[in-house]
Amino acid sequence: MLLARLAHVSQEVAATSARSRKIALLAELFGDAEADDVPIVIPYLAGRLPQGRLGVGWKVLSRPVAPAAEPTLTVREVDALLTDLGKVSGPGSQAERGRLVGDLMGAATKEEQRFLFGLLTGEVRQGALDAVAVEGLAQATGAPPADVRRAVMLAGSLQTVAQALLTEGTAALDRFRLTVGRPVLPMLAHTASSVTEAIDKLGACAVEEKLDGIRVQVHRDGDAVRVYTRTLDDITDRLPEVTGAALRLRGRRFVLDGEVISFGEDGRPRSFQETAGRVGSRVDVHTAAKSIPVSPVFFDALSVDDRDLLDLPFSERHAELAALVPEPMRVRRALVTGPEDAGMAEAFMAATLARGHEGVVVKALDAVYSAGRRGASWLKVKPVHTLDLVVLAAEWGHGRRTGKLSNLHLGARTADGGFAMLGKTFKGMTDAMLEWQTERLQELAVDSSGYVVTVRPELVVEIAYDGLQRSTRYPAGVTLRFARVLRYREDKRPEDADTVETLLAAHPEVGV
DNA sequence: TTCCGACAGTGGGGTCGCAAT
DNA sequence: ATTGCGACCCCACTATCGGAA
Repeated sequence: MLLARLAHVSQEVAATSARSRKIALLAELFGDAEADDVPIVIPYLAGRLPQGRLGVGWKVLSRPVAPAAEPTLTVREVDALLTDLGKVSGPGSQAERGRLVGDLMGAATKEEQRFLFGLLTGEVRQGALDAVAVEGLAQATGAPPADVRRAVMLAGSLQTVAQALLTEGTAALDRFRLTVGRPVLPMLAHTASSVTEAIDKLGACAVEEKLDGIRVQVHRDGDAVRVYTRTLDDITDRLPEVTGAALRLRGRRFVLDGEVISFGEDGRPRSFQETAGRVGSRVDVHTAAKSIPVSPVFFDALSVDDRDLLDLPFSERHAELAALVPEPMRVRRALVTGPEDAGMAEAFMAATLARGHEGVVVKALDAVYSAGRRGASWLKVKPVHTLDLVVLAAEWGHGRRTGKLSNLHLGARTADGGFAMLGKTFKGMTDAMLEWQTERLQELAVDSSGYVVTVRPELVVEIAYDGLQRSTRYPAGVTLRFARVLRYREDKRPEDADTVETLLAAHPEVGV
């Protein structure tokens, strides 16, 4: 298949807003793919590279290359070239990769170049990624969409399922079962604003500690243990403590879901930055493990002794977990039967926060494990802080925000009467707010020559955030975690905004 | 007819590791 | 040694489509 065909369909998919039409377009293309094209075409149209990331980013791809007049590239040629590209390493590799990318872009038409750019930067913005590709695949093969979706979640990969379906037909779906050693996409949670609200929605539920670490799925098959992240990357080699802990459990075959986190000598959890840094260390794992040891803490069991537990209610899965994993290696929890327990549950959350944890996750006891989905039966609750900050500048948006000032630079007052930037945010704005702030900020602009529009520091905005973290980038030495806009405060003047001093005082835990 | 679940899009900060300077 | 860049951890929120109620 020609890359041009694929690039054109991607363009068409992007141009329509109707999901049903996107699905039909993808289905038609999948149906036309030859057997050898399938493992390439499917991931490409779901916006992903079979090779994973290639060490080629926006910088390299932005170098202009004259496009070819006629389309000649086939998807298989492109795939082969990208495979070679991924193998280039060592000194001079950056230049070599740049050269290969240049060759590829030079052989591509303008439309193909656009598509390749999106693919290689991981920003195929066509309004159709995994979920829509799954529906398209189902339509192309006549398989029930729910069955295809489930197979993809259990295989952890759309491409594997697509290959089997398109070459062997619907019967191949039965092969995709939960298997020890093959990771499945983890279940995710929605947000609720309070524990009471979450309980009202879920009824009988468990309120569990939410630890601020790295999500892990631990597979043990006899003496072999593998540890996977939320995106199914294998990080076994970086976490010898987790392997050791899994081997000390009594069961010999299981799949567990949990969090890896580092506790300090005082027993309190270390900051996310410290845990993530440790888990990210690959070079000298044993030295890293000495200074920042991590512990696995589990909250769910997906498989025990080859029994697939995914479709059991959470209460039964947890009973299996409790039989296998001793209490100190499980998250703390409180059981709730109904709204009458709200007070107790709120107290549990308060105690969890007092122990230094992030918040809680409220889970319906009757819910199955919805692999790969953000099910409504898990609700996370975290405390939210707010500040009044001053807009120092704004950046022009991309995509559907093109032509709108989007990303705000946020400042707090300093002792000398100026402002210290604490970070940026683009979250929480409605289209109407984007419209309004684009107008208003341009009135306040003092420099609008680049992509950052600097403004007079006069506009006050109320910001929600999850906490403070250390920063080497910003002048106060701290930045806001997950900052988002709540509303503009035109009733406030910049001198009413919060100060760096009060912010630091409110977060003694960061120690700045 | 209205409501709501699922998805995609729009980017945020930090850390690590590698290559280039 | 330092800097730049890419990969991958953590993530919130809004708009939209289309099926459920």
